[in-house]
Amino acid sequence: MKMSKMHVHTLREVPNEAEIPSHILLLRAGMIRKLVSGVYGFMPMGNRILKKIQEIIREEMDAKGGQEILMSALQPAELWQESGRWNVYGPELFRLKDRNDRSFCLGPTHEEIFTDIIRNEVNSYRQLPINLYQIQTKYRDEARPRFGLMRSREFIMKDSYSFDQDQEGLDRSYEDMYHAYENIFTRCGLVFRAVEADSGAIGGTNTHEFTAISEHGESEIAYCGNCDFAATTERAECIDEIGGEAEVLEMEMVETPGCKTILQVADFLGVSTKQTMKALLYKADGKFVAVFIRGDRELNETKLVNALNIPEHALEFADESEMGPITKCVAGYTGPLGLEKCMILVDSELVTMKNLVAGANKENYHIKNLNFKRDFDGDIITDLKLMKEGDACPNCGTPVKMNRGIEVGQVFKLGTKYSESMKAYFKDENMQEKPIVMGCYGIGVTRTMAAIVEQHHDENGIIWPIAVAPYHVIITLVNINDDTQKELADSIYNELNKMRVEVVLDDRDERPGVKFKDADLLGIPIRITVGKKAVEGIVEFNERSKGEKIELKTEEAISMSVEIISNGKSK
RNA sequence: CGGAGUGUAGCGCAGCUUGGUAGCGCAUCUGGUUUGGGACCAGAGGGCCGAAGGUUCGAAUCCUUUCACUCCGACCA
Repeated sequence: MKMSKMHVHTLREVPNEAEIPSHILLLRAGMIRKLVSGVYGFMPMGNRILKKIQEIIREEMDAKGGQEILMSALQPAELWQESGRWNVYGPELFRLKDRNDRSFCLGPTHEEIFTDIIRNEVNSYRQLPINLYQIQTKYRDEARPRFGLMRSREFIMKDSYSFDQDQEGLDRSYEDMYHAYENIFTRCGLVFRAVEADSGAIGGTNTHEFTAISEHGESEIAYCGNCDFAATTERAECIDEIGGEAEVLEMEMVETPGCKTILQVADFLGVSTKQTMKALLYKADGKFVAVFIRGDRELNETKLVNALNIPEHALEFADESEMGPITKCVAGYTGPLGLEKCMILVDSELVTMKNLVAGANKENYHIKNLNFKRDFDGDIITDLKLMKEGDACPNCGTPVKMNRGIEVGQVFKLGTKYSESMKAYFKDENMQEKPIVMGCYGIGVTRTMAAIVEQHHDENGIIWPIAVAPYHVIITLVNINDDTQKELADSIYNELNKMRVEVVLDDRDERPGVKFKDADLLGIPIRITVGKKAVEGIVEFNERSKGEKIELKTEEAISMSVEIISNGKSK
């Protein structure tokens, strides 16, 4: 491709709307264009990258026996009503009506559609297992679209669904997909971790998220440097610190004037914040709930929702003015003693702690030397903490580390959730009718593109890994009016094209500086500069990921390009 | 949905406090000079100043309403 003919419009300045590197650089490089908030289009260069990523995904999915299909984005409400999600999914689902007032939605995910296809076409165990996938546009009406491709309302996703006879089959399918995902993200050049995750709204029992490490990621993960433990913080099970052998003291009410926060109380009484417990007040499905955890801890709302077995949106902060009169709690001084008409949850860590300090449910008073069972109890006692840096790894006890990351893929074991609600059954070899056991597996294709840029850029622009680069080589023709240079550049261009190298020739009537800046911004991995030394058949060879420029004979530059590209592809 | 901010040419911005009919840089087009890290000279085109209403002789500027966009939070794969 000749640059003079290509539709690429780069920007010199940072667009006002963009904040993080992937968003800024993709816009500046003219690879994406925004239509409205959270909706982007892909320009020629950007589209090529998307296709590269998709090709990698296809190869790895096919290698595991996946079969590609393509389903509609427009979905009838009936299927969602059948699965029960029409009423559960909430405002994130784009809903619309046709001219006859029938309800539809734009698919945010495709469990219903795939289950529907399979139940109509699969009757026998002989037809299983099946693994179907598609690469298709998804719609989610995000509360807050953000960071360009990172969280958008329209995005491209690879979603696949496995259908097995039994749990064992599902385990195999899951394992296959897990390995496929490792291959895919590795080939895309991402540094990532597969972490245990919470199963969230889609439902299911077992799930891993593939998280590309990035400071601009929206999820937080905890991992162990010593063993293979890695989990999202919302999922990570915490090891309780043991309270020690201190002598159990008599309970005592003490005046703590104006001490509303844990820090103030601990300070005032001269104890560690670890010696205190705090109350968090919620309304769960309309009922009041008090949660007690150690004063220095943070509550993990995902664990709370799971412990209460309620949908996530049914949990809200309690209004203290409303709650106070009913449960007898006092804002800033809430403790476990004397609470009424209120469910009490206690974090398991408090069980072994000795002589705790808590609010007295009386203005300006706290209670010292509270001990679990002797003085207070809970309706539910379980792990409700948010893991923090330095906590013990649940597998081996080593202090854990934390990272932020971008969730680029997720694998789920769905089990029979959808096959039962939607009646997707098969007959086994004993003529027994059984629900198909399902798994689902997603990759955010457009988000992966953003994640790659987050991990591969410098102050001058993007640095595409060979495997996903829109082109592999850019020939920078320094002076288009110099016939020697022009002829040499043309011949290299033709030669590389003949060898099926994806090459772009920058033959624009621009000054060299402009061409260099654009080449850097666009992130083409290899640059061959044809300048004054063209008369001697010498060109300059430069890898985008490295700084140095070397002078090479034309043939050497070509063969080195080919070598670097084939190395890059096989990685 | 709460909090903050911004809407003026394709992009980045000034003008608004103190109303007088819109400007700068980049980009675009024409001509010329230039050609190894975002050139220079001369000229040109492009905006009912987010929208609606109001105040006024007169509104980008003041007032009201509304819409959009961005950030923080809530929520979410």
